[in-house]
Amino acid sequence: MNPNPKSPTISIKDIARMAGVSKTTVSFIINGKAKEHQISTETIQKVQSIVEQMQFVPNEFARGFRLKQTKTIGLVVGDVYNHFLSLLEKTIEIEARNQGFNLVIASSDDDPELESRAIQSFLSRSVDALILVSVYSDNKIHQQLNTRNIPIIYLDRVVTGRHVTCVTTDNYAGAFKLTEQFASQSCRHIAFIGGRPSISTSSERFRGFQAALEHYHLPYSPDLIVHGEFTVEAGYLATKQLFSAAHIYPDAIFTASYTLLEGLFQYAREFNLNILQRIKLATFDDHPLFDFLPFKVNSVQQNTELMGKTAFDLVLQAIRGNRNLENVVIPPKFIIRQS
Amino acid sequence: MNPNPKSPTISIKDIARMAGVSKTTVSFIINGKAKEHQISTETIQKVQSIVEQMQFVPNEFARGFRLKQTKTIGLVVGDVYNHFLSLLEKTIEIEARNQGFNLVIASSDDDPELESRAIQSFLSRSVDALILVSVYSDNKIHQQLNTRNIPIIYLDRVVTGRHVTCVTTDNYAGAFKLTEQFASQSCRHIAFIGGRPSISTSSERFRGFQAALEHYHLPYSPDLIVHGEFTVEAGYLATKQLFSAAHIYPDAIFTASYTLLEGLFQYAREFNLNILQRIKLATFDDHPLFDFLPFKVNSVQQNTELMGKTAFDLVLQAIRGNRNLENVVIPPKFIIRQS
DNA sequence: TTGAAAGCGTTACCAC
DNA sequence: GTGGTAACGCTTTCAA
Repeated sequence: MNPNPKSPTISIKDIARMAGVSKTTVSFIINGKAKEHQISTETIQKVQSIVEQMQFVPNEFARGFRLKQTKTIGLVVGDVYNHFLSLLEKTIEIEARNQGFNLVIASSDDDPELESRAIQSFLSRSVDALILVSVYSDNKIHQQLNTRNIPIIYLDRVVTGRHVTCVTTDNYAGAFKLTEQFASQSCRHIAFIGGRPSISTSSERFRGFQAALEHYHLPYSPDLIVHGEFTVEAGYLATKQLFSAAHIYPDAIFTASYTLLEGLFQYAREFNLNILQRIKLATFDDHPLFDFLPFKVNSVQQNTELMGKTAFDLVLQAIRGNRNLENVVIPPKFIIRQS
Repeated sequence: MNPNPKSPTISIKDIARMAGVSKTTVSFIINGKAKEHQISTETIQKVQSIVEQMQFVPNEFARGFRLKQTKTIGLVVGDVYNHFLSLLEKTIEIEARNQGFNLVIASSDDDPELESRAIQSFLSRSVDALILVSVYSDNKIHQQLNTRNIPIIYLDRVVTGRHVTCVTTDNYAGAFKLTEQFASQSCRHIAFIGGRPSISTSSERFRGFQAALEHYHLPYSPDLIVHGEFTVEAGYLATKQLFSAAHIYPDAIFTASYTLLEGLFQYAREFNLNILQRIKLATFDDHPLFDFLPFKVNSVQQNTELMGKTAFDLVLQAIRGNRNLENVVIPPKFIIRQS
């Protein structure tokens, strides 16, 4: 780093002056419109050699300003503490980069206020589109903030409203299948630990869970249903509640996210680790380390690659003006570690 | 989303016209320079009510263009697959947001080419500063790319060069301590699985490891040292090599990152899970699930919060013109699960 | 085949 | 106290 912070940045104007041609000409050449404007080969050569020599890189920022597109998209996620969201974010970032976009991120911790602020910040910086793992269940706030009508794609969680586009995992099916698995293991008292009920990933998973109970004629005990947040702490507290307040002792527990399961583990370690030996476990979200735990956890692994790619693909289409995009539901993968 | 993508965005000019005052005046009021320029209360009121009513939000993008600062910083990390880097990224993002900055990210997968491209992309979009978890061991390439002399803070890994500023964990001490722990457990044949040797986090950890061996008069067997990449695959292969090629059977293994340890686990599962019962394990990077594994892993947890905050703090200082920043070395936390 | 000029939305300098 | 005007670096339209 030079101790002297100032440093002259060269521009098209400079190149033009050095080459003895106009800014327009240089601009044409740089943007590959030389042929189109039938610019002479020698001019092209001359300009290009100077560009080369000066290591000139056009100021994308100024260009974006002029073109009203920043080649940047904004992503708001809940919390990358969950491995699933890390991977999702990474996929999107790679996809974006491959298409010449930059990704700017914000984590909301599922706080509506933080989410709104992040969106506002992105919008005021003119991102070309937004991908939201939103904590809101409808798009009212987003419509209100989004005065410039920038494309929004909802990811992971369903958000209702007119003309919304969502990319989600088939949460209902995933939860059904996992619960079904419990049924086939002759479990009868299955507990459910969910996240915030207003979020579709929680409610849909609960719906799938309930449907499976019903289908297999298993008892439904409100005592064994706990809802909270999608956090480790909430998972801990929910487990505590399950084992202190419930009249029935569960023989299986379904957690609606990785974080909730980790919370359950924490409680188990602290108070009574061997509950985990007796109780069957299933969860949404997978983690590589599950393979090495002493208790077998069945899980639903969301297809982060496909989700990320699909979402970005829709973003691209939306940017190109196509606003009639269909929702996409992506099938998850089941990882059965005990059957 | 409105089916009609166009939507007029209002500007200071419009506000000025509506209020019957000049753009200058509006600008002053919006930027809180009303008092400074002694603008009359009624003008302020009038302008403010229109701003309110129109929900006018100044175009940060245009402002950034004019001011030559985007209030955006770029972060390049290796791979958020490692929980540690996820957390680091999150801390930085939050810190950035609190200070009114946006964070744009790219993952390089420790590919020099990808890293260079990401940096170039960020630079051409005029980020105000860069935070790099770089795969390069000196800053030559960065200096070359960084023609505008934008502040760069190196994170996690030491990069050499003139006037570089690095924020790192005390890798030497961490590795020494972990190895020391092995010594106190009467291990004698300690294996080391490292990442890319040119990266300081690998070499420093190796140095600490070696120093501890020496200090405790433990044998050093080249057979038990394997270097590769900081990836799960590399960890897998390294473990394989350890157990197929080595003449000595290790009684302890030190992995230089979470990913390497996961690779070791994979190998163990595939071929001979019970090696893990007999062999003591220690690793850099912690993961919450380590607490629930059947084999006890000692670990060094890097202080992501402090690292992220420190790095961002230095960024802020650098942006303000202070280019004489000291390197910061942050002590890690030891998590001893078996002693 | 090349160039001049206007304009994007904002800020800053200098008049009035 | 308020307003005109130029400028940031780029693209684009139109003219030559």
